[in-house]
Amino acid sequence: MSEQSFPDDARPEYADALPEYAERVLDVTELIPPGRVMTYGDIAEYLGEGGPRQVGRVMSLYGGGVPWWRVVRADGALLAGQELEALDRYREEGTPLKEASRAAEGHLPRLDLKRARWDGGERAQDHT
DNA sequence: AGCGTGACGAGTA
DNA sequence: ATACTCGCCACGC
Repeated sequence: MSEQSFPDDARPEYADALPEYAERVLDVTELIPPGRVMTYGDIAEYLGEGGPRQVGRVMSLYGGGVPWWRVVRADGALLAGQELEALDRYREEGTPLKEASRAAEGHLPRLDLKRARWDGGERAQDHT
Protein backbone atom coordinates (compact mmCIF):
# COMPACT_ATOMS: atom_id res chain seq x y z
CA MET A 1 0.00 0.00 0.00
CA SER A 2 1.30 3.38 -0.79
CA GLU A 3 2.01 5.20 2.39
CA GLN A 4 0.82 8.72 2.16
CA SER A 5 2.97 10.91 4.28
CA PHE A 6 1.07 13.69 5.90
CA PRO A 7 2.82 16.53 7.59
CA ASP A 8 2.50 16.07 11.33
CA ASP A 9 0.21 19.03 11.58
CA ALA A 10 -2.14 17.93 8.82
CA ARG A 11 -3.40 14.52 9.80
CA PRO A 12 -6.78 13.67 8.38
CA GLU A 13 -9.62 13.59 10.87
CA TYR A 14 -12.92 11.84 10.54
CA ALA A 15 -15.84 13.79 11.91
CA ASP A 16 -17.85 10.71 12.91
CA ALA A 17 -15.06 9.19 14.90
CA LEU A 18 -14.11 10.52 18.27
CA PRO A 19 -10.48 10.71 19.19
CA GLU A 20 -9.32 7.29 20.21
CA TYR A 21 -8.58 8.35 23.74
CA ALA A 22 -12.03 9.87 24.13
CA GLU A 23 -13.60 6.70 22.89
CA ARG A 24 -11.78 4.68 25.51
CA VAL A 25 -12.84 7.00 28.27
CA LEU A 26 -16.48 6.79 27.22
CA ASP A 27 -16.14 3.07 26.92
CA VAL A 28 -15.02 2.70 30.50
CA THR A 29 -17.76 5.02 31.66
CA GLU A 30 -20.37 2.72 30.20
CA LEU A 31 -18.91 -0.17 32.16
CA ILE A 32 -19.55 1.44 35.52
CA PRO A 33 -22.50 -0.35 37.14
CA PRO A 34 -25.49 1.67 38.30
CA GLY A 35 -25.09 2.71 41.88
CA ARG A 36 -21.32 2.84 41.61
CA VAL A 37 -18.88 5.54 40.48
CA MET A 38 -15.32 6.00 39.30
CA THR A 39 -13.26 9.12 39.73
CA TYR A 40 -11.59 10.90 36.85
CA GLY A 41 -8.28 9.76 38.18
CA ASP A 42 -9.46 6.18 38.47
CA ILE A 43 -10.37 6.09 34.82
CA ALA A 44 -7.06 7.58 33.78
CA GLU A 45 -5.28 5.00 35.84
CA TYR A 46 -7.48 2.23 34.51
CA LEU A 47 -6.62 3.25 30.96
CA GLY A 48 -2.99 3.66 31.82
CA GLU A 49 -2.93 6.83 29.82
CA GLY A 50 -3.52 10.49 30.40
CA GLY A 51 -4.53 11.97 33.70
CA PRO A 52 -7.64 13.13 35.50
CA ARG A 53 -7.68 16.42 33.64
CA GLN A 54 -7.67 14.66 30.31
CA VAL A 55 -10.53 12.44 31.37
CA GLY A 56 -12.39 15.50 32.61
CA ARG A 57 -11.90 17.16 29.31
CA VAL A 58 -13.30 14.19 27.44
CA MET A 59 -16.35 14.06 29.68
CA SER A 60 -16.90 17.75 29.24
CA LEU A 61 -16.84 17.49 25.49
CA TYR A 62 -18.34 14.10 24.77
CA GLY A 63 -19.88 12.89 28.02
CA GLY A 64 -23.41 13.71 26.95
CA GLY A 65 -24.12 10.27 25.55
CA VAL A 66 -22.98 8.20 28.47
CA PRO A 67 -23.84 7.93 32.18
CA TRP A 68 -21.68 10.93 33.01
CA TRP A 69 -22.93 11.09 36.59
CA ARG A 70 -21.00 7.91 37.38
CA VAL A 71 -17.73 9.74 36.77
CA VAL A 72 -17.01 11.92 39.74
CA ARG A 73 -14.41 13.97 41.49
CA ALA A 74 -12.13 12.33 44.02
CA ASP A 75 -13.48 14.48 46.83
CA GLY A 76 -17.03 13.27 46.28
CA ALA A 77 -18.42 16.68 45.38
CA LEU A 78 -21.29 16.66 42.92
CA LEU A 79 -20.68 17.98 39.45
CA ALA A 80 -20.92 21.74 39.51
CA GLY A 81 -23.75 22.96 37.38
CA GLN A 82 -25.59 19.67 37.36
CA GLU A 83 -25.80 18.82 41.03
CA LEU A 84 -29.54 18.32 41.06
CA GLU A 85 -29.52 16.30 37.89
CA ALA A 86 -26.85 14.03 39.30
CA LEU A 87 -28.44 13.82 42.71
CA ASP A 88 -31.61 12.60 41.10
CA ARG A 89 -29.71 9.83 39.36
CA TYR A 90 -27.89 8.78 42.50
CA ARG A 91 -31.10 8.54 44.44
CA GLU A 92 -32.78 6.39 41.85
CA GLU A 93 -29.70 4.18 41.48
CA GLY A 94 -29.14 3.93 45.18
CA THR A 95 -25.62 5.31 44.95
CA PRO A 96 -24.15 5.67 48.44
CA LEU A 97 -24.32 9.28 49.49
CA LYS A 98 -22.92 11.02 52.50
CA GLU A 99 -25.51 13.42 53.84
CA ALA A 100 -24.23 16.80 54.81
CA SER A 101 -23.98 17.43 58.48
CA ARG A 102 -26.83 19.46 59.92
CA ALA A 103 -24.44 22.33 60.47
CA ALA A 104 -24.07 22.73 56.74
CA GLU A 105 -27.62 22.90 55.52
CA GLY A 106 -27.07 24.61 52.24
CA HIS A 107 -24.70 21.89 51.21
CA LEU A 108 -25.93 19.09 49.06
CA PRO A 109 -24.89 15.59 49.99
CA ARG A 110 -21.63 14.29 48.61
CA LEU A 111 -20.83 10.87 47.31
CA ASP A 112 -19.66 8.30 49.79
CA LEU A 113 -16.69 7.19 47.78
CA LYS A 114 -15.67 4.67 50.35
CA ARG A 115 -18.74 2.70 49.42
CA ALA A 116 -19.58 3.89 45.92
CA ARG A 117 -16.18 3.71 44.28
CA TRP A 118 -15.91 0.99 41.70
CA ASP A 119 -12.50 -0.48 40.94
CA GLY A 120 -13.28 -1.58 37.43
CA GLY A 121 -13.40 -5.23 38.25
CA GLU A 122 -16.31 -7.50 38.95
CA ARG A 123 -16.21 -8.06 42.62
CA ALA A 124 -18.66 -8.63 45.34
CA GLN A 125 -19.28 -5.61 47.43
CA ASP A 126 -21.52 -5.82 50.40
CA HIS A 127 -22.13 -4.42 53.85
CA THR A 128 -24.87 -1.84 54.11
C1' DA B 1 6.82 30.64 22.56
C1' DG B 2 4.47 32.21 26.71
C1' DC B 3 0.41 32.27 29.53
C1' DG B 4 -4.13 31.42 31.34
C1' DT B 5 -7.70 27.97 31.92
C1' DG B 6 -10.03 23.66 33.11
C1' DA B 7 -16.21 18.32 34.50
C1' DC B 8 -8.59 16.95 38.50
C1' DG B 9 -5.84 15.30 42.64
C1' DA B 10 -2.80 15.16 46.53
C1' DG B 11 -0.53 17.62 50.06
C1' DT B 12 -0.17 21.31 53.48
C1' DA B 13 -1.76 24.96 56.66
C1' DA C 1 -14.17 21.78 56.57
C1' DT C 2 -11.93 25.68 53.75
C1' DA C 3 -8.06 27.77 51.22
C1' DC C 4 -4.02 27.62 48.74
C1' DT C 5 -0.02 25.46 46.23
C1' DC C 6 1.85 22.37 42.86
C1' DG C 7 1.92 18.85 39.44
C1' DC C 8 -0.36 17.44 35.53
C1' DC C 9 -1.47 18.04 30.35
C1' DA C 10 -4.31 19.55 26.30
C1' DC C 11 -6.09 23.92 24.21
C1' DG C 12 -6.76 28.49 22.80
C1' DC C 13 -5.18 33.11 22.44
